[in-house]
Amino acid sequence: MPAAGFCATIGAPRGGTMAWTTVKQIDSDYKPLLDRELEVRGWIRTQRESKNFAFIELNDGSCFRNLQVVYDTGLANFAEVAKFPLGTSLKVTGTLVASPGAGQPFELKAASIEAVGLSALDYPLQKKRHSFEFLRTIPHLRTRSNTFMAVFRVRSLLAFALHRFFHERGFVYVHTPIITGSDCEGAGQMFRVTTLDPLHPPVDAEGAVDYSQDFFGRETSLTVSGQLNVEGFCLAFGRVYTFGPTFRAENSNTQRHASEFWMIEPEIAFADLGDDMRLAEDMLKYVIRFVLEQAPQEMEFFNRFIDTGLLQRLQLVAGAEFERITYTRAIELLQGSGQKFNFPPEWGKDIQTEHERYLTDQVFRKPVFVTDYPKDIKAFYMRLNDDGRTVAAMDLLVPEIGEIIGGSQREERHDVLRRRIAEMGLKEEDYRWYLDLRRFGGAPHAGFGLGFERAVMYLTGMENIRDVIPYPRTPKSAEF
RNA sequence: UCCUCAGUAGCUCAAUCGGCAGAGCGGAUGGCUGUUAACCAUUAGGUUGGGGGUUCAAGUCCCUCCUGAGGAGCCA
Repeated sequence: MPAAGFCATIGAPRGGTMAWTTVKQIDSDYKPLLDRELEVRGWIRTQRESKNFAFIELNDGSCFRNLQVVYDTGLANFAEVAKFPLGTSLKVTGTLVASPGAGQPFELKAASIEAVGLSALDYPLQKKRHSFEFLRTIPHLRTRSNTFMAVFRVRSLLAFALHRFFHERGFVYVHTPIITGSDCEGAGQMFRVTTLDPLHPPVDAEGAVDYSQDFFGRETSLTVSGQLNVEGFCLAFGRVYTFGPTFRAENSNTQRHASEFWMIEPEIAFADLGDDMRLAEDMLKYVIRFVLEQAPQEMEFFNRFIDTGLLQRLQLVAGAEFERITYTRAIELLQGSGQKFNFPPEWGKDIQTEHERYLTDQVFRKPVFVTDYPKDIKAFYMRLNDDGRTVAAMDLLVPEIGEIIGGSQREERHDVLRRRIAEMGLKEEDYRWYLDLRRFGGAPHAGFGLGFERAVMYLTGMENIRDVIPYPRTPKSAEF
């Protein structure tokens, strides 16, 4: 645990308009507050009592650190307070004093302790480590545990850092739609959005469901990506990004997939794939530094209890040049590795998880961009390279997590894009508006998608995406 | 969706070849003059995930369903 004063420091200490003091205010500079009368409000994390005195670890959410409250039989309600169950919310007044104990520099010597809301005796969080699996069954309460308080503060800071990064560089934040009428966004199975009666939907002459009678007068779904929409804004504002929820109805059961997740998708005009990669690299380094600086207590906690190499790895990455390697070279490297793979690497085939792992964990040990994939395994909108067989795509692979970013330079040539749409067996009329962007002053442009949760995982060392989303949605699981 | 493993007290787990269902933590009660997941003592707590089967006997073996985890595919 770092010394006092290292609670997340962004912004003013919370509590400026409050009638009481926050732990964060105390922690950020406790010395001027010594011997002062304070009121704090928060929840009992743990309690240790003896015959004549007792200790409460109080957490008020403003700060990772708990405030140790000391009280003794001088309190009229001493016996009652000593029986307050874990989780009880409290109002405490007292004097801030230097702590004689070793675990904390200061503590609050209580003059009065009042329960705001008593906790029931079956409060599920105990004074011991719980499995993440169990905590997933109580997402509404796991926020009161060290790990999840740290995860969700880092998640919040990371979102802020991303916004700040883009705004410092003149990007415009665009809210692309969540309900979409196009089923052609390219990526994956979509969730249908409808108000039709599931048992008796209207049918057309051929007996098919008649979506013209649906709420929007057509078939609609939840978005799987804001990219195509944001391109329209890119070719007006120049530098834009989206940051919002996306939905995939894929039956994926892994540590890295969720049915609802957040994505950041920047898009830059008059830019090529190299610009795109530089942006991605700058962005990741920026947010890593930001979070290390703003959440030292949380990051120290992760480094100690979740992933021992975390801080060292992040500091290294924040300073290192990311590796860049073409797909073709990656395949050669994999083929020449002498490594046994379940799927032999072969040009024209996708790079498998085991291949990614080898590249990031064995060969480079840092983030690596893989570029210029065969056109047949990538999306229609990616710009065709001069060789006619690869496209200007890039994936950023990071150790432990795998793919964290996928991006490309977009095909800006109207005729080439039309041909690619036809080649991929797509219907041109579905993409008329998208093709318009190439007819009316098109320009080379590029962008990428960063999986927000994967970034949180990368920054915290957490291994399961379900543990970095407040209320995770995965196949067969949407209880809360 | 496929493969593998798992499900026993509130939590974390044990239970030998199929033979009396247990421990630690947490809870309750009592003790303890500075604790740090405090400590010491006493105590309550079970339809062994659901259903079916084999057997004198099933937590244990078989079938099936449900749930979870890990891996794969798909991707971010």
